[in-house]
Amino acid sequence: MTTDPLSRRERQILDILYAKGSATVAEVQAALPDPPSYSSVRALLRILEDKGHARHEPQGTRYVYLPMVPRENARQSALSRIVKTFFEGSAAQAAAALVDSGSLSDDELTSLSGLIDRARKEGR
Amino acid sequence: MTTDPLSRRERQILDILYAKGSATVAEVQAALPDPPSYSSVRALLRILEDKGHARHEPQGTRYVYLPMVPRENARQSALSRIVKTFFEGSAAQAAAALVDSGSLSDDELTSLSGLIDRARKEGR
DNA sequence: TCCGGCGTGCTAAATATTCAGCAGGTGCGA
DNA sequence: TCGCACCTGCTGAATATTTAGCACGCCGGA
Repeated sequence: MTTDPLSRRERQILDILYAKGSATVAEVQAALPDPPSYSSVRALLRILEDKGHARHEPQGTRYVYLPMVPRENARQSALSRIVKTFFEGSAAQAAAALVDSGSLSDDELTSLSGLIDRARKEGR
Repeated sequence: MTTDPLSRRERQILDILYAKGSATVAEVQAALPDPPSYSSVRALLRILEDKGHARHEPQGTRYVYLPMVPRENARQSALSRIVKTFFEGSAAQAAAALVDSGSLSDDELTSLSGLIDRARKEGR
């Protein structure tokens, strides 16, 4: 199940794993707001593993933690949550808000435009 | 502060308020997954009020709850969180993912395209 | 009028979350 | 080789969250 009710810290930590791709305990701790002790972070990570949201691999002498569900999937479900909650289910409105935010460069705008043209052709 | 560490239920409820615009206790309860008792929902709503995230207005004989920070702001900060967490800070990538999701109609694609053209002119 | 349904305020208990500590083990430089 | 720094596994306790209950008031229909 990808639709879990994660706790506050669990979500924060999972977000860090997604943002960084992977992270050691120390990195997670550093990235957390109001960082708790090293032990605490490890405990939380263990819980995330139990729930099936993360896994760890040995990297040299220590562990590196990674998200279980691929970033691609997580992206889509995060987006669809936002779309449903804040944009009345309209992905178009959400896309418009991103474009309007003004943070896209000229090149980005151009390539997005191309993407749209392609989508229009395929959609037919 | 708009960047609060809301608890799981608090977030769920606030999301409902944003999705619906406003809601009575009963509506919130109905929209919650694993709905707890009426009393519990009211307690949570009271906490959200204490924290400054929601307010209530009398509507006839009962209360209607509304979010405190305007939906517009909440949208932007929700989007920017997603962009930072899942798209390496690139709003363009996020917009592309929305377009690629295939949920946009032909008309929507066209109007989005227009929006981009305008942004490109202004950005110059 | 009086009763039942439905709403509120407030509170305390059950449960979940979050946290830090202790007891090793391992590698590396002095 | 010894000691230090750093990592892990595990556990119980502090804290926050989540829950339900009780007491009361208001309104409409029988």
